Amino acid sequence: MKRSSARRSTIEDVARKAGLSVSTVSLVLNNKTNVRKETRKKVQSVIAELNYHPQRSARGLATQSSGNIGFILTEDHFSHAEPFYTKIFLGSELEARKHNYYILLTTVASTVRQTKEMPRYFLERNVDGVIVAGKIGSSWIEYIRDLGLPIILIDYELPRHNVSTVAADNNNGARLVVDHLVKLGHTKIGFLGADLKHPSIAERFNAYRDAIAAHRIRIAPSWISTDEPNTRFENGYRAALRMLEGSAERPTALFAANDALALGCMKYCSESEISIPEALAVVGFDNVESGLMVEPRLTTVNVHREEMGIIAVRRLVEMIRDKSNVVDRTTTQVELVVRESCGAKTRPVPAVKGILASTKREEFTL
Amino acid sequence: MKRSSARRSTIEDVARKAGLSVSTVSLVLNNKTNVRKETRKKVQSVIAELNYHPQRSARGLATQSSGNIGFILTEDHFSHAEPFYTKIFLGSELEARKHNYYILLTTVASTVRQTKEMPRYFLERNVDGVIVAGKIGSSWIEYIRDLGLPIILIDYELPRHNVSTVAADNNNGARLVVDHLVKLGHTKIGFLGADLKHPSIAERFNAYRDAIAAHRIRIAPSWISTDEPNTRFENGYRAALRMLEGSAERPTALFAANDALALGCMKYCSESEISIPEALAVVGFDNVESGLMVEPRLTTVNVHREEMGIIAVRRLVEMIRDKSNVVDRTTTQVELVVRESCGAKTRPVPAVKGILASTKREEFTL
DNA sequence: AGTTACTATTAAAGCGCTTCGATTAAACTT
DNA sequence: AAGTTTAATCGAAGCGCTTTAATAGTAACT
Repeated sequence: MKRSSARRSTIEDVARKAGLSVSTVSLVLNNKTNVRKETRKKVQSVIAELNYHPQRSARGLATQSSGNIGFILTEDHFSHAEPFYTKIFLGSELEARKHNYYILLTTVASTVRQTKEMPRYFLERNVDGVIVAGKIGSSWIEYIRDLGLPIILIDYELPRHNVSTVAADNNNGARLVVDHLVKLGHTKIGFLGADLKHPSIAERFNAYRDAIAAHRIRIAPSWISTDEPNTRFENGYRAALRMLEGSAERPTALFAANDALALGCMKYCSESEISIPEALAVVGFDNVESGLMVEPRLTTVNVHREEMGIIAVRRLVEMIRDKSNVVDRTTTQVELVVRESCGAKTRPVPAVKGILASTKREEFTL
Repeated sequence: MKRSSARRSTIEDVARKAGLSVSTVSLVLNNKTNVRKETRKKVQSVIAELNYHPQRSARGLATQSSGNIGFILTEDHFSHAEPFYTKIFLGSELEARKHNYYILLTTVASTVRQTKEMPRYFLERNVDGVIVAGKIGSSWIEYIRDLGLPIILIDYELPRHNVSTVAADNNNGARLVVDHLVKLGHTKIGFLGADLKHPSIAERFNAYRDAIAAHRIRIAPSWISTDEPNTRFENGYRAALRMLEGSAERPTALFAANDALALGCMKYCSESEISIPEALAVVGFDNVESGLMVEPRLTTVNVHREEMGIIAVRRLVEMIRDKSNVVDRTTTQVELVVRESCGAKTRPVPAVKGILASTKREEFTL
């Protein structure tokens, strides 16, 4: 078996072969000024010839930076809301590569508060910035801030800690859903949510209420479920059970705060022979893949997940490079994806192409 | 805003404070021998006191190692067969942390052959070993080998390139499925597969055929579908359509090579009013979450995904540490998860906690 | 021609760790 | 008591880069 025989070439090899000093090669490597054009050319050609690539650790030591971005996800987010967050990660990874960063993905127990349990890379100076996706304790933010590391939140926010965030346009999404249901003739539209402490859920809920109000229709309190602790499939099932069993006046349509809840609800309905969409229209939020696999397919709101990941990295890289402290909140567009679970007559709509569909971005400086 | 004020402590700070030399501290850090017990204690206490953590880049430069493990996934695997591979990754990440490694997760286009498009970390000496999950071109293996890096494959193998692998026990899984279907009285059992070039699919198919043969029952050629290019939802739908439409003699049970195919098939059936399990029993493989969301819930074979990831990291770390070149093939256990899609009468089993609960993880209780 | 002002290049120091060979102290030989 | 081993510690070199300050070279201004 062949083990790496040829020693990997170093900056010195390049310098020697180019007949220049190591410093000059370094200048070229880092695109610094004050290098003659021909010199630069020469160096570049030698680099290509030797297939030279600067060694990360050496660079890291010299510049006191790692070239890594930490991507933190709580364990349950990753394993349960999987499809949602993996897509975000995918976007981030792609974008990070473009900027010559690596991503260290770590999952953490959502309960962790002690610094002892924080990822090692903080202590080992092995990340230059951090992206946190999903809900996380505020002590994390403080900890990371105190380390002097730039940080960005995705799909979450902590109003008191003003920190940059990237999130979907929940307001618009919820409004689109309600408008659509109203247009289909529904007047009894319920909400299937969960703990309103999660800002995204709260946003969707509030926008739902506002939209309903705008249409001047009534909501019976029993049509609203917001006391499930999570937004998982099981919670949707349970919430639906509580809301729909018994003979009380039922809603004719249900807007679920996310697809997992919606799917749980649908599962309950199919077991209880509540036919969807005839007896109950169901709409979700997130556009998760499983929404296509159930019968009927789930009407939902598409969220540009990769895009969120991409934007987060871009913002973070800016913050790292410029050491800027501009705090901003970016919202990514959403759009209604009408399928069968809401009862509209449709045929499949072509998927929206292009990861970077337009975005709104409000800025404010501290 | 507070930016990191206190300079992070270095090995020299520790040495000074302990009244020892840097070398001695390093010896303690690396658990080397020839350090007096009290000295070691002293150093350790100072380390704790200063909350000192060696800086990765410095270590990396000195030892010519990165402390990173590359985890390669083809893009379509990650975005489509998501739930499957993310769980594997999760296991790997957890285990890597225990061994003080970081994981660099990269997705690559499955078509990439050129070394130009290989992840940067190879060239930057930024990984000490590589895990590849899922199908990948053999040129990759050669490339990585030539770099002198240890490598492990998960859920794939390349017989000609003898390289260590971790895979589920596909043979046993397929046998369990067939046995179960036979026990339920089925004699017309079809196979819903895809390109047999994928070794896992091939294994499942062969084991299925052997098991059928062992029961001395017949298979009509039309009950076998192996010409779909992929094992995705759409392929399952399409394959089911081709196999089941028309009036030819139909199988009464279908074993799908994975859950995605099975779910696609179920979707087709529900649209075509072929009732499951009465008119057709369906069984999948992998135990993906969506299998719980459909109606009826999918009977499948559980694969210990986290465990596969864990084992891969363990093996890889050994290879890195010992520079050993032992090639081996680890198979992880599987077990049948009986739900409603196969027509057996069952009731839910309580969930088991803990990733390595060697097997019986099962559905949530409602 | 002399001073100034750049521009291009380089030598050398330093980043924080590991490791090898040297040194010293302690323990054992004969 | 002198010599020989062994155990514990340390000094210094080196890993491959970046960066600063110094130097040489050239053009521009008095």
